[in-house]
Amino acid sequence: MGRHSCCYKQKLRKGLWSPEEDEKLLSYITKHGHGCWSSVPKLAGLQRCGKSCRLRWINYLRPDLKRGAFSPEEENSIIELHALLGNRWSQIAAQLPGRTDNEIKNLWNSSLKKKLRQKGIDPNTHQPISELAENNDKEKHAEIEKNNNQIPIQKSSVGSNEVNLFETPKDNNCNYPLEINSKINNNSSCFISSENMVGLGSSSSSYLSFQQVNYGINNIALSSNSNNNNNNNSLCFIPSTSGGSTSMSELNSSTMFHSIQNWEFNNNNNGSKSSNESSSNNNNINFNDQIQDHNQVIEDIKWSEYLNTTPLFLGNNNNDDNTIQQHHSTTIYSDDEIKQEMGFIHNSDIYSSSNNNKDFQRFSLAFGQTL
DNA sequence: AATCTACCCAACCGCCCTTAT
DNA sequence: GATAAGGGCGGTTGGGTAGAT
Repeated sequence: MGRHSCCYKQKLRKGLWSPEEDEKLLSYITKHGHGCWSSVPKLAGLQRCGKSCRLRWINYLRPDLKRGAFSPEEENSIIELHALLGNRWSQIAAQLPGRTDNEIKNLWNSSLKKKLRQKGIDPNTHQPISELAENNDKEKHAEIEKNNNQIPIQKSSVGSNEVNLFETPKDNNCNYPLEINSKINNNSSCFISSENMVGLGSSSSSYLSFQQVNYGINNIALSSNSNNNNNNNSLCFIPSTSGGSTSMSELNSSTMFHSIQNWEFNNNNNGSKSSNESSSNNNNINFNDQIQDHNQVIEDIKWSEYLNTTPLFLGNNNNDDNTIQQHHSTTIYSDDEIKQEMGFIHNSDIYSSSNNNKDFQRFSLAFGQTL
């Protein structure tokens, strides 16, 4: 659609607001409410577009704004929320009464990013910065940032659940979706919000499907490249600490994390898996059996076909789920014991403040030898 | 004192989503 | 269903300013 029609109108003021303009806008909205923003400037006697008035009200004139410097508690909240939500400033602002998304965004870009870097934490991934990453490769960081800011390219359904599909980043110089080795070496992470989880009947029993992690899945395929000559490349995920929410910044290289043990496809027709469905289902194909040579896999796998036809569910050995878990146990390894095995991830294994509060759950898929 | 630099932050831009027609 | 408009959001810009040289 492009620009608003009001923006084309001539003789509209731009730039900083004068006290007189503020007074006019404040007075008008206090008396009448804003109603339709496009009509506000005319009714309030302002030479501004409605959009500009709205922004001025929301970011500056609104009476419930807190103003002033952010407290350390607020800064910590923003850091934690950013680890959970990424650059979703409006959602972060919603958790901080009296603060605007613009204000938080500015704070993040001008101050918090720097503070995190000084602490050796990558502000994009909220992971410790490896030496290699620190030795810079701006392009890779830009790519990570871009990936973290990915937006869904389409909606799809898995079972009865609508999910977002993310486009796999493409490397123009390569047939593979992504040049992964750099990411491995960077120990970078891929974050996936719970909104992309596939609910399976209850909010506490959800599985991350292949479709939501196609970006990661492609990475894994490439990370299996034996050219790395490294058997430690794994897809890992960071488990919760005991109870409560876990700040990404609390996680460090000594963090225990689960290694992925088995690939497994669920080939049932509707793409969903009920919570009481036995995982000994013959439709399940052990992907390990298909992998003879990782290099060959890289050449042969047509991931897009799987994306279209085959949801992959990642599960765990959570005791609450006694059906699927029996056959897909995961094991906690220390970071020097990571094995090149793959498997399922269950949402109870991710850190979250509450199983019923999906907005605050987030997966962290990490690629590399250590975190 | 003058100039430069880095930083902050208010505001704008461009796009997306929703709603109305 | 197509189109237009409003509202919302995240990225970016550019003016102001504090601190350094």
